[in-house]
Amino acid sequence: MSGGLAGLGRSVTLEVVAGHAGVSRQTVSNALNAPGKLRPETLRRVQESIAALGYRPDRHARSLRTRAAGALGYGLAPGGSGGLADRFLPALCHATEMSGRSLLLFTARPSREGLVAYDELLSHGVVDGFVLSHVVPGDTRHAWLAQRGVTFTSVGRIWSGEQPGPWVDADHAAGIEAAVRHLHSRGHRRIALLGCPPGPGAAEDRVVGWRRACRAIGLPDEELLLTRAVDGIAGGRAGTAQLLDASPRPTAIVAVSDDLALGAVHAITERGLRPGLDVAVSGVGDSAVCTAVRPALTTVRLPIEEMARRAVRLLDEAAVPVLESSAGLLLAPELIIRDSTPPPAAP
Amino acid sequence: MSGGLAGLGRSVTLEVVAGHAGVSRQTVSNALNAPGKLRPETLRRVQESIAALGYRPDRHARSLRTRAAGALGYGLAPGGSGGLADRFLPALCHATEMSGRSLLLFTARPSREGLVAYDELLSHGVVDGFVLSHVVPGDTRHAWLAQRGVTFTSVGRIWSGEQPGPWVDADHAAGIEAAVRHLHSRGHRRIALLGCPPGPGAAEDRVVGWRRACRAIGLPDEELLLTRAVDGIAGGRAGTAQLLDASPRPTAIVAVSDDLALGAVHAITERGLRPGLDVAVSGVGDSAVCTAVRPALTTVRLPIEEMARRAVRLLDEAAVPVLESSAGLLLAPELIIRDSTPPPAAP
DNA sequence: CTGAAAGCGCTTACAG
DNA sequence: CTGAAAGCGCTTACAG
Repeated sequence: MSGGLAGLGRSVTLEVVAGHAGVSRQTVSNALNAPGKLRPETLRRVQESIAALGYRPDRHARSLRTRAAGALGYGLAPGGSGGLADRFLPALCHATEMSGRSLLLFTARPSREGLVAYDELLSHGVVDGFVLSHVVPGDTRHAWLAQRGVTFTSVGRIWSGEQPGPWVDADHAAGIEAAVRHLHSRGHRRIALLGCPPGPGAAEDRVVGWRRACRAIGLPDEELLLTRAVDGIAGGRAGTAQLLDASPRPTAIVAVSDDLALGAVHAITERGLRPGLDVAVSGVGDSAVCTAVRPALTTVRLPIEEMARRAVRLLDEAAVPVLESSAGLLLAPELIIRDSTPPPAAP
Repeated sequence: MSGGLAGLGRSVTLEVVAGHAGVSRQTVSNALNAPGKLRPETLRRVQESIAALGYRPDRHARSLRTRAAGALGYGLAPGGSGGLADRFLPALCHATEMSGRSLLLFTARPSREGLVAYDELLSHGVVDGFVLSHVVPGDTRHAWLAQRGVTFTSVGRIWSGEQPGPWVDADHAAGIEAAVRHLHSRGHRRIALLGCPPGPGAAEDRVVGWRRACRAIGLPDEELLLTRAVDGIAGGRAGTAQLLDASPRPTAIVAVSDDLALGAVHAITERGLRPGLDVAVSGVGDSAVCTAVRPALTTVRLPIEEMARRAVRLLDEAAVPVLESSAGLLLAPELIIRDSTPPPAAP
């Protein structure tokens, strides 16, 4: 434990403020927690004293009394979160503060072993709710928390059975749909999908979006070209190699992640073709690599900041412990059009 | 405020444990905080009760009594932290937990206005120390905190005058030196530097490292080629264009950031030259783009995780408020060699 | 609308 | 080594 504030006469307490304003402690407390109970003139006098003395209620005393921590917990996977943290955390932190609480960061895997960390925080009274992200299919955290009546919101879906508790997610299918429609409007007709191995999750929802868009646009079934690859640059490269073997070759490849899209760019280049010009490419995520690579990658940008904000708002609304209610919120991603998706080259 | 734990009979208090073990509350408290004061047999009995009942001391009650929050604060810039967060935060979080505290995230700019957030946290008693990062030259936070006797560590230096408080930093000069030596060992002799506009800071330290390495290696002064550009892909592209106009052309470009290096790759390509083969390139940061681009970028990887660990350790050691002591720790970066720095092409 | 009082759960001198 | 007591700073019924 550290030394804390060693400085000059530290604690300005309720008592001190009361003395300064010439009222009782109770009145000062009311000025803070129930201003309506005070006569306007008294209220003003107390507020002046508070300001003059720079009084801040001690959070621990308050929490001890009210039995509310006033803090939200967010579990970070030990290894890092794969680039998401950089947009998500500042937004989550800000949203939490706007709702009048603190954000406590802690280390916990999303897997079952991670639950002990959630349990600890709860039983020490350090937090009174959680924001969950990096949800894995079949995540056990939601049921565990809901069963204990703990407030929480999920950023991302479980993708299996009933999902306990409120959640926010990006409309992944709609994002891919936007990419397909964009390519179609640019004149592309053979729009292949570079997906991930089948299984419940956001990646599969993107495959659904592609199917839906192709059908809506009226692309004949024979044109539907789909390859699945393990997410990553290497996977994208291998998957694209297969797609490029098809004849006629697709003129556009819609990848379900930026890394897959990047792999596609490399595979296209290795064939002696020009990414963008000969084969258009789009990704998902709007990661830093999109603008680093040439041609700059068209991508589906997920509404990460908005998801963070909504997650906290849902938490506020779910003041009543949510046992069965399952309010979901689907947020539209945004298509960021860059150089990798021009009109197709004349044959 | 949220509902908190609504579940079954929540609070297992000291009192309950004492009753279960057949001792007084004081004894249970001692079992936790001063086990040496108990007879071994009593200690064991109490510990069994604690385990059986799943007792966890209420943090707020404890903090109220001990006047120590048991938490560290880390201020996040509202806009995001430019890719650093993804490696730094998990490491910082883990290190904080290992030292027995919690990590509180909050929103605050590194500038002077940000100080109110630090002040708030302190006066509410929410944290008893801070870890500072994203230090800007002439950062006011250090002096402000030191003056108040607040415990803190800085990740990164102020680069101006005396720096109050302990700090950790990467040895930026040494990192660039390693890059230059590596290129030299591969046969390069015209090793240009792509730096940032002059001014105190890590970027300038990298320029120093380049100079030092060139001198140590014995490169003649006429070979020293230096251009300065605003950090970013566009800046790197413009700066490299200048470097490539020199004759004879440099065979290698050492950039002081990955983004500058990336810009260099683009500029080289636009000249019809092959990055890596015709002109070698290295960066700093080991960001995601390094492996996304072809050729994969050789880069100086900063010891972010180690810096986080050390920062917390320094904080532990600085139990006594540091007013004038200024213990600095310089950590060696690691050169990651990839495809962008092969031997020079035969002329 | 205000004042005196109890109590949240813990730690820490202080006697035994 | 243990037990009874005070008190950290706050909130919240409860009388006036």
